[in-house]
Amino acid sequence: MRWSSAFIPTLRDDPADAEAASHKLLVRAGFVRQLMAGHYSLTPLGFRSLRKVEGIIREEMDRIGAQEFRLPCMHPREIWERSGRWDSVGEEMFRLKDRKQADMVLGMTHEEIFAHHAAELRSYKSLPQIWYQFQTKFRDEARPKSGLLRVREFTMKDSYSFDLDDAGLDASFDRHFEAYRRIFKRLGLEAVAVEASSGVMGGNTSIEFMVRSEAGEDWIAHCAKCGYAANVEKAQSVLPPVEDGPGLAAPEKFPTPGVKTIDDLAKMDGGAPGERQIKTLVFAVDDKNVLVLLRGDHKLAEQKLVDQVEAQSIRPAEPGEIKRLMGALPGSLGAVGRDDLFVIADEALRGRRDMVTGANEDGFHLRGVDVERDVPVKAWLDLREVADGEGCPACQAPFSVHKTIEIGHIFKLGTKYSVAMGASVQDEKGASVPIVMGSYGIGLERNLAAIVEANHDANGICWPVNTAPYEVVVTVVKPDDVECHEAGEQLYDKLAKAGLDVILDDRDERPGVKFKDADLVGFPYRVTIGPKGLEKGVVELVRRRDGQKSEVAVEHAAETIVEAVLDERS
RNA sequence: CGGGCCGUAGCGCAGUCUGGUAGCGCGCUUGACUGGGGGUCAAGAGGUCGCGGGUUCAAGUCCCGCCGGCCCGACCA
Repeated sequence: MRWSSAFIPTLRDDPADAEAASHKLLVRAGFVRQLMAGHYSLTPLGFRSLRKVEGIIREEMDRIGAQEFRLPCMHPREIWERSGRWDSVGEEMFRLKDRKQADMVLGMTHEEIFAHHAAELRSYKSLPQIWYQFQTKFRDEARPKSGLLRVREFTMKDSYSFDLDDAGLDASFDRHFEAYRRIFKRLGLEAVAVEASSGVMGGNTSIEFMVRSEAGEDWIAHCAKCGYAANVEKAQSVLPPVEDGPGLAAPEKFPTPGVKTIDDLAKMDGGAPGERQIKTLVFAVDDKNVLVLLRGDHKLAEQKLVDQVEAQSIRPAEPGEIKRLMGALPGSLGAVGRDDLFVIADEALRGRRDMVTGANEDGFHLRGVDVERDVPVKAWLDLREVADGEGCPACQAPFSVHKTIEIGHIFKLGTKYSVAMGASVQDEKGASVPIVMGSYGIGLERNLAAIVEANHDANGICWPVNTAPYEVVVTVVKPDDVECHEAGEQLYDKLAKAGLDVILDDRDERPGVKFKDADLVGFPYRVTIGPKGLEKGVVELVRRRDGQKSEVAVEHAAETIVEAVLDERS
């Protein structure tokens, strides 16, 4: 490709409505354009990179014996009714009617459709099967955001495994796990696998693959030393023990005028630091009031409460309710002596003495509280949200808590969809058994954005060779100089013939413009051909990711570059 | 769905409070000079001021309604 005839709409400024680095850069470097919120067009550059991502995924799926399909993205209502998801999914599914007023949906995933086709499997002898496709998915997200990271229309590689029994599913699941590891490695993403909740997919086990990014939306705790990783909704940690003094014979009330927060009380004369306070939260659990106690400096992981308390609904109580129930407003709440209420306490409070908590009278607190003696705790639970730097529960080393992007998710589904769609086979004894399924997804555009999040600097994108739209740009500094022009053309031909993806920057632009554009778009290698170098018989080779420069003799340039690129392909 | 911000040339923005000829930078076109990190000079092209209605002699600006986009939160297979 010659840049002079390519459509590469680079922009000098960041788009005003972009926040995430990948969003700004993919727009600025001319890879994507927005059509409406949550819907993006890929330009030729963007599509080239996406196809490379797709190619890597396809190779790895084929490697585990998966077979590629292509299914419709528009489905009849009936098939979604059979699985129960016509009703259970709700507003996230796009629905429409055809001219006969028949209900249809735009597929957000394809369990139903693949299971429908799997109904043609008849014998255990044809199992296992792994089927997959690349297909557009539609999800009516409440809030599309961050460019390609959260959209309403995107390409997904979704695969489905079909096995005779749970042991077979485990094997198919493990093969996917390994395939995903290889895929993310080849994409240049440092993926961390964490156990996740399965949400509306159903099934029991699911693992999310997460990659660290400031633009992410999910928080995970990750131990670099031993590899422990967990969503903060589940993560645990070890804390240094706190030494308590003997305390008082009984709690003692003292005035705390104006104290509304843990922090206020910590700063007050005669107050107490956060780790010596008891934080008291009031929740309405199925319209019964429950007190939730944590150490003052700890944060509640609300999902942990939801997971451990059996209830239809859980919500924080309103200030009015709290005042009526407790006699005080948040800031002066406490559980001492409240035998009338269901009190849940976090494990970190167990055995603590000489604590400070609210007196249920605005402007007063109690000191000398012994949790086990004075507080009627009905249940001890792990409710604390872990924080950065706390001890890994597996190896005690400090772990980090950071934001991540979910780049892949694998599920053990069981027989929910096969039963609904009538997908069963006869086993060795001739008995009909439902096929055991798994489902496995990777969002391609999100992965593309994740690669940019992980590979950029102040000047632009730094594509790894595997996913770069072109692996090399040949920058001709002075295209109307005959010698430069010819040297450029010749090198370009040689590189193309050697099978590299190469673009020739033959535009009549100033060198600075070309260098800036090359950096912005992020080609892994740039070869600069100019009169200065040619005088000495050399061209300059620059590696984008670290700026490493070298001069190469013109006659050896092609082989040097080919070697460098092939070396980095994987 | 709740809260906030925004919509003016391809991109980034000023002008709106206080109504009176629609502007700036970049980009684009033509020419000249220039030529190794977004160059200089000159001449140009480019606008239903998001849409609809209203007030007014006059609306980008004031009023009403709608549409669209971004951010925070809720939600998220």
